[in-house]
Amino acid sequence: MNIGEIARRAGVSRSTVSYALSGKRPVSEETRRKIQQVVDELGYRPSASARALANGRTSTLGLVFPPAGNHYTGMQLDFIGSVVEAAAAYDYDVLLSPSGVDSDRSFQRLLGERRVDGAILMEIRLEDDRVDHLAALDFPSVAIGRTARPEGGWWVGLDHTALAAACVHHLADLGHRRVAFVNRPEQLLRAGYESAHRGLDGFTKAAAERGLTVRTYCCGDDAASGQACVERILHDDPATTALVTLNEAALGGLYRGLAQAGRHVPRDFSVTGVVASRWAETVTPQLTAADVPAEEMGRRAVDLLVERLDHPDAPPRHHLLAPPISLRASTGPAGATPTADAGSNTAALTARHG
Amino acid sequence: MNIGEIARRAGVSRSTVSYALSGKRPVSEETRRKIQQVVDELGYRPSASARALANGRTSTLGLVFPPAGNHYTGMQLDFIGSVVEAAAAYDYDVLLSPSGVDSDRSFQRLLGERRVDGAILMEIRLEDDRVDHLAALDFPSVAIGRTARPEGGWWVGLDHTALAAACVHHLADLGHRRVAFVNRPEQLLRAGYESAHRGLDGFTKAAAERGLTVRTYCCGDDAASGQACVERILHDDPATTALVTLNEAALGGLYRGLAQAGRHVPRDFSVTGVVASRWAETVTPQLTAADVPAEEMGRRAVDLLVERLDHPDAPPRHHLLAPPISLRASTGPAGATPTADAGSNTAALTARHG
DNA sequence: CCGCGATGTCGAACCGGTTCGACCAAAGGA
DNA sequence: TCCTTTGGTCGAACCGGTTCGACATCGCGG
Repeated sequence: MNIGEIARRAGVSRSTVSYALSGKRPVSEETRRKIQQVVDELGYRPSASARALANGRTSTLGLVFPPAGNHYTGMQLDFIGSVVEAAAAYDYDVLLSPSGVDSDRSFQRLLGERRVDGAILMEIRLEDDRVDHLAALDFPSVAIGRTARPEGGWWVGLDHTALAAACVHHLADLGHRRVAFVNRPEQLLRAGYESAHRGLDGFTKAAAERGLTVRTYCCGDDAASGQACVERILHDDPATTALVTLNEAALGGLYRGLAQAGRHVPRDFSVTGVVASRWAETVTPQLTAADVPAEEMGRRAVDLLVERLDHPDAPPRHHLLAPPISLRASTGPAGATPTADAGSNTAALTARHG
Repeated sequence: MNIGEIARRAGVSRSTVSYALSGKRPVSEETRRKIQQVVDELGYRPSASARALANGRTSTLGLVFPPAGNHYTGMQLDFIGSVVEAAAAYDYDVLLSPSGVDSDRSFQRLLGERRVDGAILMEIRLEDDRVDHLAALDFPSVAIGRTARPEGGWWVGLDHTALAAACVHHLADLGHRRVAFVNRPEQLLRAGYESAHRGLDGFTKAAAERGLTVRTYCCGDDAASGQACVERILHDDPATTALVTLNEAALGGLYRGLAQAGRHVPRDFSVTGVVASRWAETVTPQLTAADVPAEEMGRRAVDLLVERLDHPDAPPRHHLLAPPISLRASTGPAGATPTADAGSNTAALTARHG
């Protein structure tokens, strides 16, 4: 079932078969039909390895994401799915590689052994040796996120600074004065994850601008941590009336913590943040949030990477996305006190939606 | 940077380099050191394509899952992650392939072009042409789930029948008499998805056994559908006091629908089902459910596949998992009427946890 | 002292494609 | 009529590894 066998049965040479199938040189109609018939009969498909070896391209993209020691978030799932589908549309396969850093065995396999034509990097850190390494090698890649110095690179990112700031302004506009920030886990912040840093940054600056009293917290990527985090928040400052979170996986726990503390959302306490819409819609009341457009990011990353592969000398391109806040039902005007009657607040909220 | 270059610089033949690196024939200590030095100096790594072509193995596993038209579930995410990690431990890469059926272009690429050594199939249907096709070809693969005739195959599955039945018995033991079943979307049921069918089956039989009055529903994989589904349930039979769900993605919507209908969980209404623990813990009250052991399934699937690859003549093996129900906080005794005082129920629930 | 096996190395073939240069026949132009 | 295109096909080289058989060298036992 190799090309030689096809050639033999069709009574032509191997090169003719190759040309008939690729169309890179003219082949007579008669010969082409004969070859096609044999191919169909035997269900022949050229070996990917042999083809990759011969023309130096694997038709495979690498998708590099950190190992799951830290749980995956829902956003990553949507993202992976859209990358795979977008790649399939360009006739590329997707190889998954669980690599946090440059020196990972898995990363070395991708690059050193030339298993992929290009790579998409997830979970970018401000100082990211993977990005630096690939840039130094001029290896075609697209980062999902920006390092500290994104100039001249290929990436698609979310403007976490602006998004977190938008959340702050939304809350400040509603009259909240004491606001908490729930970040990703501390280890990720320390590792320099972009979203954690820029989000914190945007939050802090915007809060200062609006003269808010704030506290910031790191929180594990699970419901139990979210619940514990709310307890800490309300213990540290019981007068807190709102929070902003980047932590999708903790969201359910945050809600639970608030409920157990007797704070009703959004009457007594407002919650907002940066979360993919499908997760924002899962909680009750639905979360008013900047919707992370995971599918779009995946699609765009693939588009960019394919463009870079097709035009090796194309100038660097990027997309910085800043989706607007979707008003749902988890934020409302700051009440006088948590125990005050909040009927008017609810009315205002309803009006805003109408 | 190919093996010939290494050979030249080390002053030996290409085959000697190959043997020095693979250790498949003795090489003198001196020669080995010289070669290793050159390799380290140049950072040489053998090309995966060339190696794959030469020895007929790609060191890559295919992970076949249906395209995301229907949203991915959280369980799939955990699953993908664990497969990738387990495969990495065996020095295999993972290639993602979004294929619903046999004839998908993507599926043909994997198989026909021999991009992978073996495959793991997700989202099995009772009649699954992918499974049949691979079995006919004797292509090394492991299915996540059982077809209608799983005998003689390699698979790791969840005993959905038993799990759904366990949910029914749990509710019946608590005194519930009118119970609804919330299945995956109708299109998946019609397509013959195993979990949807076996789960429905187990539910129906167990309910009959216990003499329960039941209704079964299909529900889209998102929160809005879940909410709508609860509305239908309570409209069709307002006396319903519990539901069993297989639909992880709809869970948040189910809770919201119940809350909006004024049913308090677990006082007025019990919810249980088959859901991965991290999602069961996200909702409030936390869901009493049979925890889908997604990570374990992924790991075991890889173990099985690697075993099959290493021992082509090994007899078929499988794992049928049936995790116990984890008691959390979403089920309680059926009250006399939804409006009756339920203090004693809550007490009983608390006691049970203690 | 000779023959033998073990050790170390090499050249060549092979895996299954792609592609280049050459060749031949038929068609078109001067 | 002869020369040049053009269309169609072939053989051979190449991509970068692995592996087989052969061969030289050495130490050893008989």
